[in-house]
Amino acid sequence: MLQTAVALAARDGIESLTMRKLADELGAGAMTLYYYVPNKDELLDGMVDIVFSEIALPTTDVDWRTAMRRRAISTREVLNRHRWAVGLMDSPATPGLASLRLHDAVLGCLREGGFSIELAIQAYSVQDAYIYGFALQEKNLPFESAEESAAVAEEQTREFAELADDRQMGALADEFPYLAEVVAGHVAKVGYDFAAAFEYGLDLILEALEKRRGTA
Amino acid sequence: MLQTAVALAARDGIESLTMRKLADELGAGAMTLYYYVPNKDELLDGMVDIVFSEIALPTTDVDWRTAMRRRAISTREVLNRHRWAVGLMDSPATPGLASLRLHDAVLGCLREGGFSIELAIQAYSVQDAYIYGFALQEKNLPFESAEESAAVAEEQTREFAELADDRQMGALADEFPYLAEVVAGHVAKVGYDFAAAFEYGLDLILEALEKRRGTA
DNA sequence: ACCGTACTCGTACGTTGTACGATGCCGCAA
DNA sequence: TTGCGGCATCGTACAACGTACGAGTACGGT
Repeated sequence: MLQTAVALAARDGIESLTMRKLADELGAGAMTLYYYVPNKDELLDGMVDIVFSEIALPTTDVDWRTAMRRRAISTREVLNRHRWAVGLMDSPATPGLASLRLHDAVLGCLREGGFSIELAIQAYSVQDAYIYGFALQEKNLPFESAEESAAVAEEQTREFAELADDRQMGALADEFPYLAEVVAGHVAKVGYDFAAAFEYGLDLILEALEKRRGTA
Repeated sequence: MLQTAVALAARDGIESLTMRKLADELGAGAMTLYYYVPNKDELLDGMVDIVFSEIALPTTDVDWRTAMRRRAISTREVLNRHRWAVGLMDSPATPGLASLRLHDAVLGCLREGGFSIELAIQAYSVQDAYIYGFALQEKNLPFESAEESAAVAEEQTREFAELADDRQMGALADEFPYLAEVVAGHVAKVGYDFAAAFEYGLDLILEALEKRRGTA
């Protein structure tokens, strides 16, 4: 049932995931669901834990940095596959089993990697904030794959220009010169590789953490 | 009207912000709202832009690092004041005026600070991912002020132990030793200062960015 | 006196989550 | 065989939601 719900969310979007639709998909009456789940929120919780279970656990057979790097990249992949889950992964109330397992593994990886408890918490916090924040940015992107990126970028640029016209603010560049510089001069030309951008920031953070390992 | 909507969201939570309730609060009929706003989503967009307008714009009279530091801290404050807005700030469709202004100011601050276009984009992305990700973590916290933190932490610990009992997994420490170490050994004892944790990670990122400024 | 425009709202419809109670099903004791 | 208690299913109903539709009021200009 949870699996079906996740599949439905992936297919039609989370906002159109309805108790009735899910029941239909399962060939059951709508109320049948409530025998297995007390309410829709708990259903969401269950779905979230499935997402957690898809994230690759960090292993201890490599150094902490590559382990953390892998799980970060895995997390981004999974969150990109289930964009609806971004923003629901952090309800501290009644965390699922997969969630607990992952948290424990990450913490273990950091502790065994030589971080003190305090530093491990900080390191975890920084990484997760970055990962989830990045996923949040990607969440509402108007495209799914990297290939569509360029096409959409062009359209964005055109809409941006129209916006400027709408407001009769004359040249867009006058009001928001730096924004114009980026939109017209760079993004539209080069496109944007989110995976690369993610790893750039990730490595930046991991390197900075490595330097703090041992202190405090 | 937007102001009232924001106030209502702050008071009763965003999920209970209803067209009818908002209209009542304004002493108007429900349908009156639709004269000023085409639908609820656009109302949300308007509310989000109000939130953007509360973020302090970075200035160019100080070095880029302190300017970015200030706007990051301001953003966290604002996002903490309007937790409902986290997760809605990044709809790239029809950004509001305040949003454009902020983006332009940040970009300008980085460009004038000596970042190339490519690096400025990366730097912006890393910072915002971290800021919004951190805000996301704070969003569903069961308490508002730092004072409640300690009390809730105790309760969390107790619930955690109960959870372990529920699942008959014997000692929690057996299954999730590192998690137990953190929950029992550190958080419950020291509590957790989110503002300090935020600034720790923020400075870590800013320092790493400074070192990359100039390259590429 | 007339009209266009700005604004307000009562009613109504479709969709949602879910409370309630009636079913059918099945293994087991009398 | 009969009955009974749990497990599992679902039809109906209701309140709350977003909002389409169209009628209402007020008013400034002609």
